[in-house]
Amino acid sequence: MEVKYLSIYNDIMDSIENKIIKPGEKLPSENELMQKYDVSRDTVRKALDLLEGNGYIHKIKGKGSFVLDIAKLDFPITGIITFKELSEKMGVSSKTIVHELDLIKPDKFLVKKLELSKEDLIWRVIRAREIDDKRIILDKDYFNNRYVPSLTKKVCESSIYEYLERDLGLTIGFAKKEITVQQVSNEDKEYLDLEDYNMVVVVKSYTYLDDMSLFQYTESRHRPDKFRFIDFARRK
Amino acid sequence: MEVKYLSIYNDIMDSIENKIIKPGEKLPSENELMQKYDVSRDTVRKALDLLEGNGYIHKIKGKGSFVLDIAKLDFPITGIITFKELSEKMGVSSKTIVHELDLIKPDKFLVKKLELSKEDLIWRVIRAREIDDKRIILDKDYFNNRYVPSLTKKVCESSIYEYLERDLGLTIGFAKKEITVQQVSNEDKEYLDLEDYNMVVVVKSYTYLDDMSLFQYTESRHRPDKFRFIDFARRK
DNA sequence: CAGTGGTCTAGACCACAAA
DNA sequence: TTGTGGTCTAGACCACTGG
Repeated sequence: MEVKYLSIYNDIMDSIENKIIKPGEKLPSENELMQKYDVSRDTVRKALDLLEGNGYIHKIKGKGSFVLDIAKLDFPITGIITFKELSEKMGVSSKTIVHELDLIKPDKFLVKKLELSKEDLIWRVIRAREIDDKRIILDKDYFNNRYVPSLTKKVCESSIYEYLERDLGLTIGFAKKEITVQQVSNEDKEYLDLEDYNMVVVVKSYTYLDDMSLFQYTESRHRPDKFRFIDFARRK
Repeated sequence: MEVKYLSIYNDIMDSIENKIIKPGEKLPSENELMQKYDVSRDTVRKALDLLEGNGYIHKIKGKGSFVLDIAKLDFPITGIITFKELSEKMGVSSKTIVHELDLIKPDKFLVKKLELSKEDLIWRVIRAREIDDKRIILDKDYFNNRYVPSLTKKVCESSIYEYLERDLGLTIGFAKKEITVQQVSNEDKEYLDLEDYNMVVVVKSYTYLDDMSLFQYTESRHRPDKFRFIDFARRK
């Protein structure tokens, strides 16, 4: 809370999520917000720009800033969010089953994906995600050993990202994700409750640290009926 | 180019896309850019923030701004982009076949989707999109008649958005999109070259004008092997 | 230490919307 | 005409990086 515009952002975001300001209603003007928070207009505007970028409000010149109702009510893969954060947010029972956890010599495929040099080793983690007693998601994670020296079954069962950020002090910078649909593999059949589905939704992620080093490649394979992706877009 | 930070944004973006500044290289510092463009630091920063948000660069405190190579090289559905813009950008031969174009009284489903009142009529447009001689995408568009008074087959065959923005003077504000996977419908079978695929990727879009009025609902149904979605995300 | 990006301020002028 | 958000300026102090 030391950064002013972030605390203003959070304050207004809470008001919106708790329906203190309702969808369609107008926020106080930038002038009024300056007085309310006792900051300069630029600081208010930074907070409002963040809210607008994340789909909470829409600003109209000459009119004001208005609350939208199409924000974070849905399944969010937009942004970088972990399975644990997600299941907690959605409030559903969930379980993680670790099938593989080992430090391996990468094959050509991984050398290319993770831009590795010859000496690098990588952690391979294969986990099935269970929601409402159905195995719905198969996560195949690959971490560069250079940035992740050790990894335990316990960590993999809760949240790897929490471990990386809190214990290892790594800072995630950005990620590129790609969504496609593929035929099911034998691995999918073995680890997932696929019923009669013969295709899976595959989300490939390349995750970079704050210093721009690529440290993770992930393939997240979803049963198609349980996959949903929400995007909020603005016209450039 | 009347807005300074936008022209700086475009100038640097061009340098990146034309590889005048290569991936991994450092941009001039904000101080140097101030001098180069003869603007204040805040104006430089606005341009750089835009570049960062769109995945062109990454800024590191104390170090500088660095060019990424993971930007707009791929199939972009992120952002609001039309089929025409897309096929032109990808440089592939494409064709649009208009199957239906009529002004109808909405059913309950549409009344709800488009938040209509009793008197509203809507334009229904059903189009198949052909890429490399295969009918790959089925677009079902619904426009509120209040904002789109007339619509012709000719317009539907080229670009509806171009018509809306240039001829009708409408300004698109933002859109919410949802991606799911569904079983194929009879309509899909009739209008698409599905081969043996029994599922389609469905992209539902709700598009709003700049004054926040909802004017369009679209279902875009894609053959799964031809669907690809790229997302660039930053850790909040 | 000097250079970098991150935050914040106070003030200015503009374009747009509503009364 | 008044109030709104959009752009731009000039200056300040901070935290972080690297030599």
